[in-house]
Amino acid sequence: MPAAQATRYNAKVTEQKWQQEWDRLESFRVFEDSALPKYYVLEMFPYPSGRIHMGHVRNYTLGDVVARYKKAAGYNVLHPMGWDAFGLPAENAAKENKVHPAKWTRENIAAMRAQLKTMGLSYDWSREISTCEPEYYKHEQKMFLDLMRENLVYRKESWVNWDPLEDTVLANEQVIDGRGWRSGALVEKRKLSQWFLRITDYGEELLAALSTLNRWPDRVRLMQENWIGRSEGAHIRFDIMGRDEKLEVYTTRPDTLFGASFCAVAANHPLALSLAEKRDDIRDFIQECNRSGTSEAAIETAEKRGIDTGLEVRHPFDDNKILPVYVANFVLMEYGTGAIFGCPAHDQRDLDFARKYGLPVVAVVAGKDIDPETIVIGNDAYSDDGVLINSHFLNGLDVSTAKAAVIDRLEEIGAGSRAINYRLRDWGVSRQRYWGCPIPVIHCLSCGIVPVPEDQLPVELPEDVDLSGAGNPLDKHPTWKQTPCPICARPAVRETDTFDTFFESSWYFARFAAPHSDSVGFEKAAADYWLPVDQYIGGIEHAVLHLLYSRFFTRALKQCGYLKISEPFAGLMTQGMVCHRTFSDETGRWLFPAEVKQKDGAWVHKDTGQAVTVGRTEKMSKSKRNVVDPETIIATYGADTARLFMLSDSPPDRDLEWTDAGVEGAWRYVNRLWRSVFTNPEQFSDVGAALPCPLSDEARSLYRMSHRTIAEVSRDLDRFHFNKAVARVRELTNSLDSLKGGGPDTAWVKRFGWETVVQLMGPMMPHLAEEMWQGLGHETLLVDTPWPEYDPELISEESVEVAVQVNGKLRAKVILPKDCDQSAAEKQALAIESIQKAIKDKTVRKMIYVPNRIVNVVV
RNA sequence: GCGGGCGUGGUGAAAUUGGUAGACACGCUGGUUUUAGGUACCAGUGGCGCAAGCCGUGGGGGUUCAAGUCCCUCCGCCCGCACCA
Repeated sequence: MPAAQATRYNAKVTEQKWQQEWDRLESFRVFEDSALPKYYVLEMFPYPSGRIHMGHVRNYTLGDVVARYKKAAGYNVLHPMGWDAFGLPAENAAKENKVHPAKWTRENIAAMRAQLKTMGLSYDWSREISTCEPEYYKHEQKMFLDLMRENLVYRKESWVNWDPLEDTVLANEQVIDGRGWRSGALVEKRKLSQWFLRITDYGEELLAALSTLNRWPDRVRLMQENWIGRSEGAHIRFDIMGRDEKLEVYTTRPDTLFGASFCAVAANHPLALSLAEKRDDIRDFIQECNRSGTSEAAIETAEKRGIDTGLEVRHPFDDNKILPVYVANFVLMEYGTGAIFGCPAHDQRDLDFARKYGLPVVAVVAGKDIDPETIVIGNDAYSDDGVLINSHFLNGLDVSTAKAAVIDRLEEIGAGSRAINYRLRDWGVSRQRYWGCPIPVIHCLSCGIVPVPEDQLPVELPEDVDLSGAGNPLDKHPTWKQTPCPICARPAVRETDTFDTFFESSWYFARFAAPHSDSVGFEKAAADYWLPVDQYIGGIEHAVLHLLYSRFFTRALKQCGYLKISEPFAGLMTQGMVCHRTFSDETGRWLFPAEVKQKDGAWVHKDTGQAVTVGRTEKMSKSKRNVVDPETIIATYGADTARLFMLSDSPPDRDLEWTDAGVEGAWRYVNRLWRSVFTNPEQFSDVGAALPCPLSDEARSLYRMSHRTIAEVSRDLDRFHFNKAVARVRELTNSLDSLKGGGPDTAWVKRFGWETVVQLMGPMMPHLAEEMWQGLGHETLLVDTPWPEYDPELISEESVEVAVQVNGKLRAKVILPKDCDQSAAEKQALAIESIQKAIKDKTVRKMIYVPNRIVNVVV
């Protein structure tokens, strides 16, 4: 190219050129190859909302750097992309715009795919999947039938979280602060017949295996641990006076049994429900509890309330001790047995309740150094460790010994047993929605619930539905649900609920690995080759929901014989959010960043010139309008600039503030790199020329630095320290730019240095790197070029700068040969004038020498 | 309330096992080139001080020859869970 033609990089033309070239040569198409080590890198697939946002750009940039780096490093890299395509927004769009969810979704996918392609991501697009296509969900229906066979599925009439705005059920994990995770509506309790997956069967294993996930963030593992919420305690069965019935409670504090002063059951406990038939006050109370449910108001006031049922139970160790039974609003039906014994002295909730209803408060645990005679329980329960008192055979024992003693005695008399309990509850997967995967079962009046025979799969969603109004559209469909019973052939109806969309995302990683099977099930060899995912990348918001479901589902699929692994994601990286300043005008209306500009240091509205209030930096969101459209950025600066900015300043797990200045900085660097190669190509020696000998000092130092940079960047990329990798490459760039001289040694080292820069930057700025690689005279593609190796001999410095301290204070620096011996180092240090000055007339008591680092003179 | 994390220049951030605090950038200041703006290039940039030097990693205390890093304590911010018996 004529050198004078351009001094500025044309990102648009160049990026398209290389995208087409990679496409044409199928550079990222992969196949199973047992001769190569495999590496599966996956970013959490997007919901096809219609446009990509900066969070996507960050997520996919991170994944692409890993994928390209691993490919260059010699791995057979699987890097796929697809669409989490079922979900409520499509139905809402259908209601608002009179467009079918399928059409809306497919058009969104096409638009987003086109946007992603401008980013130059190294996906194997031949493996693209979309979860709303029968081609995908037919497998899921087959899996459900297999899960039924393995007894991992059951149907239960149960109290569910009902989102009144979405008209559907929510899983426990989808209720945040008593509100629907998507709609924000206050969640109500309703009783419905629902399909459940037995995730609790795997509770213990899901918990135990967390310790094996050593490439997951501790934070995520801890969140899952808390979510599973294992506790150890006991079940205790109380005899109900005058009835041939027992009341079973769960407790983690069996040691406090002698302090019990009442029992309480949840509003929806069978005992409460049966009493409600005769007692209006209990019935009203139950209804009230169900209304308030888990709402914020109920929790905030947290007033403990209850109704005395009139029933009484006998203390298992003391026939003379009779406890009243209450229905109480603070007892949860979903946890433990839905019933408790209350020990007010050692549980705050029980104490609040006891004070309100005038129940006895008996201390049975005394803290160390406290005289049991003087214990007074005021308004604070004592829940710490201590010594048992007022407790017959337990007196004098510590809490943990007492727990064991109580359980042993309960087991002896048949009144209870050791028990482990989990906070985790089974996963309700039924949703009363149209745009989801149909649950493949049929309800027959004579045969009951009948699985759809496998040869009738998939059960496809009907296209002609009425989405207006409330309720489940499939249920309202005139004909779809009518079908003969597969067993008796009499008229029957299909299940009209669809799966929770987390069902689709719980196994999509396996589908990517084995996309070729078109019947049902997996092509097992391919799945076994690629799985598990070596590096999974996505937002922290999925720390519990998606990641826990996927871990369970993988185990369930293993049990069904689909997979041989238990953990789907060997490595996990959770990226931070992309943030931006917020702007608002005088009326408090939010403004887009594109609507404001800086004038004389102040922010004003672009058109009106009116002053603009700059608010705090927050996650980019439509509601605050603090969004920057990736498409605009890529059109203006190119994908490489956007990618570089995403990687430069912050580590991946931290939040990243998008700033115009930062993008400009990245853009300037892109141009600087381009010019370094294209403005005067004659500065380089020929491709493949031999290393001239000897190198001048300056050239040799730069040659060594290039090797050192390869070592450092490789290590940084291995650890996902992308910001540091960028910094190291920029350092090398700076040194290359300031390298003077024009001899053959300089030309050779310049070529070596720039090729190193290009190769190291390849994963981060792939288009520019490919362009420069070609510009340096290479005829093969950079994406097919192995990662550069460094010479270990060359990466260590020949001499090092060592700090010289006096009494720990830095007083001088001295250049010493690397690994200089102690006496020589000390001698040189003491010879320094400023050191002598600092020592003055004091005696040197000792000297500390850390080779290549420090000499400390202690006086 | 319970559990966890974080606090380093004007800003984003670096800093192996405790061993030269602030790499690399952004911004800013001064200068050079350009018809001009932008670009590019050169120099400077933790604070105080003319300087020698002193002070500096949220505050206070401790261990150590040496502390951003370890220990104690207080303050502030963030995240997760939340009537889980």
